[in-house]
Amino acid sequence: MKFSKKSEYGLRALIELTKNYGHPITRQQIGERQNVPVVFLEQILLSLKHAGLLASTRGVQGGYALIKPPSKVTLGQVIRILDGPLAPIACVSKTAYQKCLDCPYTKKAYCPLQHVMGGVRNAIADILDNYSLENFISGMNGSRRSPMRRATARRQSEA
Amino acid sequence: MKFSKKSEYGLRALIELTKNYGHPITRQQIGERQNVPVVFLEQILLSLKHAGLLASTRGVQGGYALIKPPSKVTLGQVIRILDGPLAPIACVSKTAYQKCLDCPYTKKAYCPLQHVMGGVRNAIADILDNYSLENFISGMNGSRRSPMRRATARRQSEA
DNA sequence: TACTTTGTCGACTGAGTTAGTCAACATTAG
DNA sequence: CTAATGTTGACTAACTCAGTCGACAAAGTA
Repeated sequence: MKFSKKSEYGLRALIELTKNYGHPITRQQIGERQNVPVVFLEQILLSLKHAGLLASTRGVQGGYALIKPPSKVTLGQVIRILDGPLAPIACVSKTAYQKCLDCPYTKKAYCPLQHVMGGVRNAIADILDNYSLENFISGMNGSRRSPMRRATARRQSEA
Repeated sequence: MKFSKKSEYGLRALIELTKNYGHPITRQQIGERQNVPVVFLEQILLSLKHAGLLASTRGVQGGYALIKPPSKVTLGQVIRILDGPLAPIACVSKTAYQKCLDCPYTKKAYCPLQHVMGGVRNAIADILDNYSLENFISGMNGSRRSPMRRATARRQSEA
């Protein structure tokens, strides 16, 4: 149940990009400040660009910039782009549902595994889909804080 | 963020072992009833045996049996045995903590990533460490009593 | 004893993923 | 033009996942 380095590096890069919201910064700058291998970072930034989160400009004063408002980008979105669905098993994913073909409980009866894992998925998505980049860089004063508390702002987590 | 097949098969096997609590059943029986490859299942059952959850008897009337009371075994324990720590990144694991060596925030300042992922870890562990095999096979009756310790969070009410 | 049933253990494998690297090319500023 | 930067695709070494195989050990039955 680990997130990949890709997600980790991507989120760390977005810390820098959010801090510099409005101005492009280069891969090198991001890599140095967040201690991430620059050429691997490139792949990640490209994925985020293709997903519509970043824009890039070439040439001497070029670089990458966040183009969506930090309050409108959630960690859940970012992680799904870089790592795929949040759900611990495919048959409880909302964004990438797949019927589990070897499950003995399919459609005939209630599946205990699906029940528990659905709960896990929702718990993860409740946090990550309600946690914006704004919350992320501003530290602990974000609205999405405690895992103990229920999500009050129902951002209708999908995934 | 997926659980491996090993965990999935292991949990499915434990459904059968819990149903037959007190009597040994063979790999073949488990494999057939839960639709799991028998020889792969062997590895899994061995791991669970070495972890102290199962006992095995050889010979003609042999098989595997659950030796801990179903109310005393949590899904969190099982998944940690088969898949490792629940935490999405190593630096927020409580059972397998590891300092993240490339993190620019180490010990000098507050790390946003660690903060969020700590919350995710807790959300997952709150569910899985308070969900026993007893709860697991008894399905959706939302009793959710904590077998090992007091449930501080009321996650997993339904869903 | 011999035989059958069952578990035990370690080595092995093919497919896929992760975490990168590299080289060639495109675009822009000065 | 040239230097700085981004773009793309191919490549790879190491690792993990999911599963197989073969030899062996123990227990019951004939």
